[in-house]
Amino acid sequence: MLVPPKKNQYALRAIFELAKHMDQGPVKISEIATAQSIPLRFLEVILNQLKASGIVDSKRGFYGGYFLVKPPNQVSVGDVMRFLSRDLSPSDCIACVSKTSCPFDGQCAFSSMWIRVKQATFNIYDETSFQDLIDREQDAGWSSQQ
Amino acid sequence: MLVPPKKNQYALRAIFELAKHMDQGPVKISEIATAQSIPLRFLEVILNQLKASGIVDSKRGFYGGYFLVKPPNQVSVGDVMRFLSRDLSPSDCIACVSKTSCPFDGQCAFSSMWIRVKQATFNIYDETSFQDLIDREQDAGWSSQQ
DNA sequence: AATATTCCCGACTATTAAAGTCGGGAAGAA
DNA sequence: TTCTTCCCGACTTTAATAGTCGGGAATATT
Repeated sequence: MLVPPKKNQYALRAIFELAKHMDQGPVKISEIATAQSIPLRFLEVILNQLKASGIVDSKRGFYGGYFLVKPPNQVSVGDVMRFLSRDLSPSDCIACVSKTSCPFDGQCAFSSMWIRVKQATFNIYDETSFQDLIDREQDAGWSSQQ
Repeated sequence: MLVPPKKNQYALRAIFELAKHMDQGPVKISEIATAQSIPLRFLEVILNQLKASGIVDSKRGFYGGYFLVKPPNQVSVGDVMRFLSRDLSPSDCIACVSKTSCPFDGQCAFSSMWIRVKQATFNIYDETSFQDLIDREQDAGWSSQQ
């Protein structure tokens, strides 16, 4: 309950992996898939979609792969999550906001609470950059210091 | 994405309805279903489950129905949400907390962020009592002032 | 030019959880 | 004893997520 879809988690982990390889040239999908234990063909779909966000870009051919467009401190988890929910109906993003999700069409006692929950969530997403994530991994000693 | 399941929303709305009828004797499932636009047979299942939480209780027969055990200011949204996720695996409640949901078994850069999101969410749930919800409905003029 | 490598694209299938239904049984009141 | 209401288990349906597949298009190497 309330856990982000696996697709979103895969997207975040893939971008995190790209962030760790910033300025080292394109990273192949297969490398990312291995490093982050993501099903290869599924990751293809995900990364390909993410290009439309302007967060990542790609290059084909021998030395091809994916790479981050902006430095990791200028990309936040919020950017990714917002993009992945771009063409969802409002009622899939927040409860009690439309007739389909609420019999009172948002004029209900709960709506302000749902809005606050969403805001609190995105506050955290927005203040978490991929550089922050790299730093946390370092600080915790989890990075396999390649 | 990230919207609580309809079942949970139904549960909250049903309890909200009970809260509004506090000290007026048991409320029939059919009344609740009508007032809150919840499928009747589904609501039967939900309310019946909720009895195990100690939040509601019921009485059968002619003047039977459901009622709140404690006054609305002593029951929070958090109580309900927590109960409804009681027998979910940890990985269904939060991302990156076990091997099944995270290849690094929680030792990953994202885990602290997911934990913070969950905490922020439940902070809001916990500080929202059903009396608060009644008051909000009143203040907004949405209650059908019976 | 030929080949190898990599991303690209659309369509497809599989799996799972959520949502909702149903028939009949038990308690309680009139 | 009848009516009303909750109770219980099993069942079906629906929809979203997750994941796969075959082949095509760039790009670089030889």
